[in-house]
Amino acid sequence: MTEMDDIDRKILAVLQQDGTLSVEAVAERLPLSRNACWRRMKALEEKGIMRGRVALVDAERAGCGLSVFVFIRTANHDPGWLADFRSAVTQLPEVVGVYRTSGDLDYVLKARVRDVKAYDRLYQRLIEKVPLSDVSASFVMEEIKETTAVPL
Amino acid sequence: MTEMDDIDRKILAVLQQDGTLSVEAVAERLPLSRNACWRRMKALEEKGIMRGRVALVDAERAGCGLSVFVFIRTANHDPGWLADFRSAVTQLPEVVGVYRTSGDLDYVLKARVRDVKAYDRLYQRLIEKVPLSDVSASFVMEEIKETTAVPL
DNA sequence: CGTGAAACAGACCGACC
DNA sequence: GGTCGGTCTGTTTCACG
Repeated sequence: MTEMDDIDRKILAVLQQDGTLSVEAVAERLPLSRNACWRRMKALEEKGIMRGRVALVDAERAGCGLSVFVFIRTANHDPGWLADFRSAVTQLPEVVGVYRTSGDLDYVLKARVRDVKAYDRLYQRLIEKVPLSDVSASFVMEEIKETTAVPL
Repeated sequence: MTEMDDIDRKILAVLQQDGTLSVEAVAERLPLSRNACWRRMKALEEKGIMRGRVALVDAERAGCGLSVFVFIRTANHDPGWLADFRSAVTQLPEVVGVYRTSGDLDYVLKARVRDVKAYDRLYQRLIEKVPLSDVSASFVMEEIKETTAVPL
């Protein structure tokens, strides 16, 4: 039932931190032989435990330095409303995260935009595609921590 | 003063999607010569616009399939409170995002844990290190969208 | 799991137009 | 920006203990 042992976890921990490391460099940090390490990495990729490798871009310098959390409450649901909502947020590249949540809120969104004006445009585009009644936004003043690394 | 042109943006867009592509493969998609593409990629890395490359791990299969948003209001601040808070959340690997925000809330946290029990343990560890009065949590029932790709 | 070896692809970098 | 061509590093597979 166990999909992964501690060695695999260690490999992932290393690659979550730096995905440019060569197989050899990863192997040295465990320690493990180059070949054994390669076989494990291959397996982790094939099983999909390792979903991929991506480049991280500095949002500030890419011109979208303002992060916004959008909180949505929605009492009434048309049958098609959810489908429209999903389609809308999925298509908007500024929306980087969408979560259906428990508790008071129904949905939490995270978006990245250039500035407050750009957020307003995004908001207009969103409510154009799908009706939203109870929406509130919190602008991120400071990003204290942000990591793609899953705890292992 | 411009840090980036459209070609750079296109390169980043490609590598945000798939960081395993060879220089040649990236170059073909623009189009651009292999060497020119390599020079740009190198520059983007050196300037820090490309912050790095990382492996993405399937959180579910890594045993932390529950995401939680934690909302914190804090009226009174000791002088050292903020420092303690930063230190605490930075050190906890389950906390994957921490944001100081405008509006009603003061801080938004995102954490990844195995289950609700694990969240409670995380919460206990957090308030042990730093006093928190007004805290509420929203568990993520469904991750509708989640991307590391910044809009370009 | 480990070693070694061999074949290949790709990164890297200078020189040049 | 593009082309050429070289070196070197790393990947990917073998076979074998």
